[in-house]
Amino acid sequence: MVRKKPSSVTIRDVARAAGVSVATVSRYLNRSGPVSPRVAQKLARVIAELNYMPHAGARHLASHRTRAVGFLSQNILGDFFIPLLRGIESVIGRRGYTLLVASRQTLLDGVIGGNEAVPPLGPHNADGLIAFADSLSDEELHRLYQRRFPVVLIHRTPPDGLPFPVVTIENKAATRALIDHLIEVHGRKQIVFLRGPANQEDSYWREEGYKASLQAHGIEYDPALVLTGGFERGMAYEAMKSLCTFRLDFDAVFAGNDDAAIGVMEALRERDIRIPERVAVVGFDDQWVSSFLDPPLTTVAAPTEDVGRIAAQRLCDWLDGIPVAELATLLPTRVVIRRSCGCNG
Amino acid sequence: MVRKKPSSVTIRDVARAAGVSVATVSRYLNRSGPVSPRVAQKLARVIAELNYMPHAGARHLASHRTRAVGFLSQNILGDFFIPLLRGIESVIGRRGYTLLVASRQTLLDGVIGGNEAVPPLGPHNADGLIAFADSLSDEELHRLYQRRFPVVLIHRTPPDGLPFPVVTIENKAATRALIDHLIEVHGRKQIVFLRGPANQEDSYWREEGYKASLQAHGIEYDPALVLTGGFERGMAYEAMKSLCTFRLDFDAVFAGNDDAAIGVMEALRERDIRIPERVAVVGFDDQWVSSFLDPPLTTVAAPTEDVGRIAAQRLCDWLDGIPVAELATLLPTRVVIRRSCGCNG
DNA sequence: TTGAAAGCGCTAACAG
DNA sequence: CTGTTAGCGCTTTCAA
Repeated sequence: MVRKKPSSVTIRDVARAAGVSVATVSRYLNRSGPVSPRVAQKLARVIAELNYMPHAGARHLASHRTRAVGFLSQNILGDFFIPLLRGIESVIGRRGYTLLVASRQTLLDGVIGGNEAVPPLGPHNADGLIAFADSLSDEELHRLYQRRFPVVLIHRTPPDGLPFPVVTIENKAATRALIDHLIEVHGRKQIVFLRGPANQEDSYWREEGYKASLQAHGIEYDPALVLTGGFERGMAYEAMKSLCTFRLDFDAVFAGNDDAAIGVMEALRERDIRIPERVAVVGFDDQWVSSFLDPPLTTVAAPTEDVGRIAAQRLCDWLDGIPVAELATLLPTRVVIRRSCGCNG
Repeated sequence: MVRKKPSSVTIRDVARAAGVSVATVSRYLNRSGPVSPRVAQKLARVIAELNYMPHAGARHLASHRTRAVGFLSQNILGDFFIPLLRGIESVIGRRGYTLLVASRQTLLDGVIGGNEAVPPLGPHNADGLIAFADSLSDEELHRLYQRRFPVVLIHRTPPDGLPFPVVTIENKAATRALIDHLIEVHGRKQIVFLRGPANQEDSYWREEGYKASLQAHGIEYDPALVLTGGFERGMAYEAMKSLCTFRLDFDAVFAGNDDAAIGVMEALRERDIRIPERVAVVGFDDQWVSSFLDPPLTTVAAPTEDVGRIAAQRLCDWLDGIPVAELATLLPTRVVIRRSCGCNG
């Protein structure tokens, strides 16, 4: 049985060169058992000389852990993900894990071996998963739960009966306060709302907040003012642009998030509609560029980096056998008033 | 020898349930050999029923490939990385690979098992690497080269003699044109330059472009006008702020990149220095928010998403045994005139 | 404190 | 087209 012998240094080479058994080398590498100082010293030298690197796959196979965690999202568009990834990556790295990133959009396009049985991220190539918003269906979550696979959900709550840890942000109350501001302080009444992706909870709760505010002020809900902006600049731009072609009797836009707000501003500017004099524009997230927009954007500050950090902590705790502090974490948000709503003159 | 038998479905279970050998199952899974339609059909059903998922580690061990590629950077700060990652991820996913992301900043902070021999990314847990800018030292590149480990470099050229594929962008000529514009069109002469991280080539070439322009116009190079902005908003803000405390005789700032330009604008605004009337500000990258800044930023458009896409293509080609189209790819950039330089009134 | 040895789940010769 | 089987490199009992 001839087989191309991969010419790399294995644990056996190290053991031989150091005059010990592979078990000892393994113990040394993993600090999983006693090793005499003399042997340890020798091993350190030999490993350096040989430039030895353990084979990750072999470790995974033998130990049943990968020391990797996955991050899953429908897509990775927009600035939103930068603080999120930074938050995740910072704790994941510190705790000795590697981060795997996958977006489902790509996966659907792609071939992936044409085999449904080989998922990009999941048991067997990661020890756990952080899943953003609607990246995992209820059914997929059920399957993962059956396998007892560690998953932490962010910006989404699990189906009933699945006690996955969750990190979400307060959407409804903040949106309510934001729209209240538009109505009460600036007297706006025809407020366009650009909702996000259909299956996203953020989208749902922001719409609830929007409706609640209208209702509280006795403003009738006009379905024609509610469009789909997709939480994304391009789609928001198109939505606003087409709205403007047949109707201009609105005096404010809640863009759904800041990314979309930028698209909205672009569309309005093209038609020379002045912000905020003629139309007020507000967003959600408070991305770090939002204060630099022209005019600076009134929005809701969401602690996105914290979401990432906390989710990663929950997951690492779980994986490391530390009791997870809270099953559900709801992070507070707050309205940030700048100029796009009409404040500050 | 009692061992906690991981209760998961293996290829053997599938083989048994389908009444075939594991080899057949493997061939089916990998399309690595003929399988009769009948068997294939049965296998498909059995795999679904059993909810079977192959063990990635075992595959890696047996096949010597991981189907994963790593992305390495010093940090993941700023919007710059969004298009880059999107570009990379899109082709990587389509070609059946998984993306691993690691930043060295985290790694240095972290413990990583306290063992230098266990790298986060490299041979044995990825088939190849895309390394951004200064994330890999010359020496590390030499070691990887010795191991014949596939690496594609972006925004950095390899040390002499290491024929790694490279994707970079044109920095010097574009910077030169940008500064020329400031001088020739707007008559600016005291131009502050905020350089990036010390070991980054982008930083070096942009400085060269800056110098070349000054020299061509007979303006003396004033080292006191050259600060370190770190290609990053916060550092740029601090640098400008402190400069302003003891000297205000400059009439323009080349921020190094757009991220830094935002920090610069912030610092100038705090001192009520009008942009562009009193001080022109220009950047580099043309991040997608740059056109929304106040005033819209004059900058250099860099095809960041293309860089990611092309680098990923090169790497996947290499890994898949397809000859790499070009060893070195230099992508063009171009000046984008907006208002922060003083144009358009 | 150490070593021997049994797998972990899969791939890939090779023979049929 | 299919089955048999020898590892891949490592971890982890267990006995010494």
